[in-house]
Amino acid sequence: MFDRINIHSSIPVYEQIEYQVRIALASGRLKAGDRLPSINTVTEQLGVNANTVVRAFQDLTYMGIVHGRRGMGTFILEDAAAKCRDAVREEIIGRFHEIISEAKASGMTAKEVKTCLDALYAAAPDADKLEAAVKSLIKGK
Amino acid sequence: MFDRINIHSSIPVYEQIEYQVRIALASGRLKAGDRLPSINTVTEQLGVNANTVVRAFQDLTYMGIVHGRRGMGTFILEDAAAKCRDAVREEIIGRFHEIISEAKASGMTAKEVKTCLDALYAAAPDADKLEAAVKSLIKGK
Amino acid sequence: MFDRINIHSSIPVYEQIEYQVRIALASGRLKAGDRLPSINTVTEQLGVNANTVVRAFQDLTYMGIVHGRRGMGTFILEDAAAKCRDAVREEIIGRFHEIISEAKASGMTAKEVKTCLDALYAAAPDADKLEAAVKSLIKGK
Amino acid sequence: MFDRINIHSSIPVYEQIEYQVRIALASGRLKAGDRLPSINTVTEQLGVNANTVVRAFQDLTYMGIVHGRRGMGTFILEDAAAKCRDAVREEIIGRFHEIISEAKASGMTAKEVKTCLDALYAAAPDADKLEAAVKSLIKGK
DNA sequence: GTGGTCTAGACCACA
DNA sequence: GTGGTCTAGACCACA
Repeated sequence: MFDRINIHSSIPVYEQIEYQVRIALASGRLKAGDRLPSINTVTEQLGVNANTVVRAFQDLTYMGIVHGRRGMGTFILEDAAAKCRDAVREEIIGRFHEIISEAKASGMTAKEVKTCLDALYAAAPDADKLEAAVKSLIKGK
Repeated sequence: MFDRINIHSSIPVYEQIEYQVRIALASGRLKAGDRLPSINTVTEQLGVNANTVVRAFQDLTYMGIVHGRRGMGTFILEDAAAKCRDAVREEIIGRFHEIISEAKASGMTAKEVKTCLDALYAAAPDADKLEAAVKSLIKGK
Repeated sequence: MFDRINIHSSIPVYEQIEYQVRIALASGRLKAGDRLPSINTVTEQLGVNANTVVRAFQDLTYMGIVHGRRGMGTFILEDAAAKCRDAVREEIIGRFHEIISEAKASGMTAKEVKTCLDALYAAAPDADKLEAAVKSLIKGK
Repeated sequence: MFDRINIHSSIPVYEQIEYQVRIALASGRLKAGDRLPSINTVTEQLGVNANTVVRAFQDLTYMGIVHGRRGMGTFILEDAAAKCRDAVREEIIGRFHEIISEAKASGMTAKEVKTCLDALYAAAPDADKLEAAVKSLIKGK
């Protein structure tokens, strides 16, 4: 679940953890009653300090998305998915907008942006294809 | 030049300033010999502390992109555009990839992502159209 | 490590800090993986503001010499020594040249400069001898 | 007289100007009654703002080394040389000491420092020889 | 006015 | 405790 987390980003790790849980909820990969991986598991998987994971789970608790049960784990609450779906989608659209605007500001033409998006979209699940697509986009400008 | 800067983002303000200068260089809006707006000007325009702007300009200096002259201003160096163009493009493509991957992970179908990108791309320069497009994308899912 | 730093020099304190770290690397006193003294420690030791030390460590980060880890400390990178050795040596030779030229310009004869260098070189590790050597050089001209 | 001034040094330009005048006095190239080059001349020669030169000449006035006569120029005072000789020599020796200490701290052996000083000292007046000497010192370590 | 250094001090992310 | 970002404000060098 935490594949996309980047320890070196300027976005705080705990924020990234929260976001990934919310994305998983929006997609249906997580649903009410599911148990999150334990703090220890996440800690080891990400190579960060336990406090960082604790902080993320606490925030999710404050958001009404999860609920910790001492000695048992952290569980998804009933209406968590509903809370996440719209919000996550809105955030993603906002970021799409932001980056398209930057792409244009950086001098990419409409055609280039389109080509780029198409290539990336098609290649997204396939790392090798992606590598090739990106390379050709950069060099072949 | 600093329209897109967001004081409340978790991305440091100085990093955003640097990025906007590099985007402007990649697009040709800034070129060798140009003077950046003074630290005071940027400070007032963004409502941040002067030190934050100083830090951004210093970083750009380390990158070999600008050069500050006491009493005169901060100027774009000779080969700054060359340094920026590919790097900025690569960063943008990287972020496109990241967010498309998140969009899929959040449960948006291929069709939805496409529609979203098309709508946003078309609407990007027009705030009102954008507002409408985003609304319809969120509600009409 | 920071014995030679002079708060009242017109050379910025942060630059002096950077230089001392690079000298220590060139000499082998610091090596890849070593931890620098913490920002707090250096701050207290030098009696300067923490921001000044932060600035020095940031610059060293830009140079690819160290790497800060939140909560853990600031560490020497793998190829830091290689980066420093030649550069530091070149800088020192440059300064030797500069000052020898000034010594001559100020009217010191070849013999005096030689004597001075010999005395200083021999006395360098011994503060008392040095004091005496310098005094005799100045008065006995 | 102002050959050795470096606009990009972190040592203030006005301080460098003052120092060069004092060196010239210590060496006898300037003596009581001599007229300094005009502020305009120095300004053009160095490519700096007139205020910077003014500041240097003012400082020299406060030190009792020169005396400006409106419309006539700036002149060396009677006992200026006496004031400079010891002070300049002491400063130079101090800097010799400083840099020898740094050379040792950076890992240069006694032999290397000696060789370096000898080569530089011999080559100082000859730019080409110097170039060669420095190169061989750096590479041939 | 314009860039640059520094202090004092707050608050945050991470261990 | 340790690194990192930011504010408010002083003072300096240079034009």
